[in-house]
Amino acid sequence: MIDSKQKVINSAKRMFWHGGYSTTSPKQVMADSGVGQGSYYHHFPSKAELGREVVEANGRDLLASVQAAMEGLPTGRERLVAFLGSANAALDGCQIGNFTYDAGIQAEPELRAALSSAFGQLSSLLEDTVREGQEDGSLPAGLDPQKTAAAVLAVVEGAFVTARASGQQASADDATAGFLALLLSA
Amino acid sequence: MIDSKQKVINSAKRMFWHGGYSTTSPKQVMADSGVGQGSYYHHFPSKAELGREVVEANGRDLLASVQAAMEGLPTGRERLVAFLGSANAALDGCQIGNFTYDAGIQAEPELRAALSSAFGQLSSLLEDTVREGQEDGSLPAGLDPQKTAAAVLAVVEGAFVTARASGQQASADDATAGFLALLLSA
DNA sequence: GTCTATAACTTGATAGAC
DNA sequence: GTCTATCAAGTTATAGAC
Repeated sequence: MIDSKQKVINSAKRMFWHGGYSTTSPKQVMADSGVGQGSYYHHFPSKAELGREVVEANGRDLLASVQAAMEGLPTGRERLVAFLGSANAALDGCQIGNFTYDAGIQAEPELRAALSSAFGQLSSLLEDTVREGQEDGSLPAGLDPQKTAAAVLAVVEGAFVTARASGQQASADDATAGFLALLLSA
Repeated sequence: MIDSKQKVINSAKRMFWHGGYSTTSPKQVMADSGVGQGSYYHHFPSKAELGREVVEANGRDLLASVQAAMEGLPTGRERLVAFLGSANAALDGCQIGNFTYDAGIQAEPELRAALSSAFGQLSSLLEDTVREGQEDGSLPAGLDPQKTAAAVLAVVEGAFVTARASGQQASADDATAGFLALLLSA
């Protein structure tokens, strides 16, 4: 039996991801999770506390799934290509990128910090991967690792944005394919 | 004397941009614009109607400022580089990209359509610009115009996202610089 | 830890007079 | 076109019993 606190977090992770933090109410989370009001407020006296746990958990989940997608691939370049595949279900939105335009997240310093931390970890992983690619000879030595990693992350985040704007997954696929062509020709 | 309707739209354009559509109330728009409640509801019986006008207006504004930034530049490549500079004040968020993760926008078909249209026009402009660059010899003929344009748009939208996530304009600058290095070496 | 009741406030409007 | 009054529903909790 999963405890109530975890039930709430599990529901909120999904609901804040797809419905937004500000636009999803505690009541909706209670209904989805099947947890009663008394129980909910016992574990999460404020919405921001639940928000923080969700941002952190979604950040961990995303980092783990990126690492899993990269796992076993022999070159840095192949691992970057695998990361570019992260926008393959872009209409759902990015698990953490979706929070960047949420006024309720930006208004709370603790939530901003959790979001910043999640992006920082992803950036570090990508920068390391670029360096590894340069060491194993799969990526040009002339690239600036930090800037190249930032571009890779941005194109994926932007792919989510354009796909949601157009309602077309193909927008995301075009973006990552266009970027990949430039990266591989570099 | 500007009329009330225009005052409301002017306020809402700024407020929905920086504060989000769902998270900005009609009452806040009235207060900012100095327009009274009766007057407000006379012009905008529903919030979605105001939202649609704002998404359309912000889309037009953005397209116009991109065209202005490109104006007079002799090659397609230079015009693309100018577009990459669009994320030079990324902490404010993208004037239209900010709507893509707003649940209230996504819930209304008319607002989704307006958003999609704005992105479509920007995409077309960029795709034309890539083709022009190929014709004037400033961009490699081997690039797929549609995919390359999609990548350019995505990296800029993603630059806004990562800058807002980290709270650092430098995140956006790194992303566009990293992309530019790949584009120019292609 | 969980329940039900309640509360103070905000949201997105509507009603009817001027 | 603009004003003030009002409203039903929803939001984010708090209170006190079990």
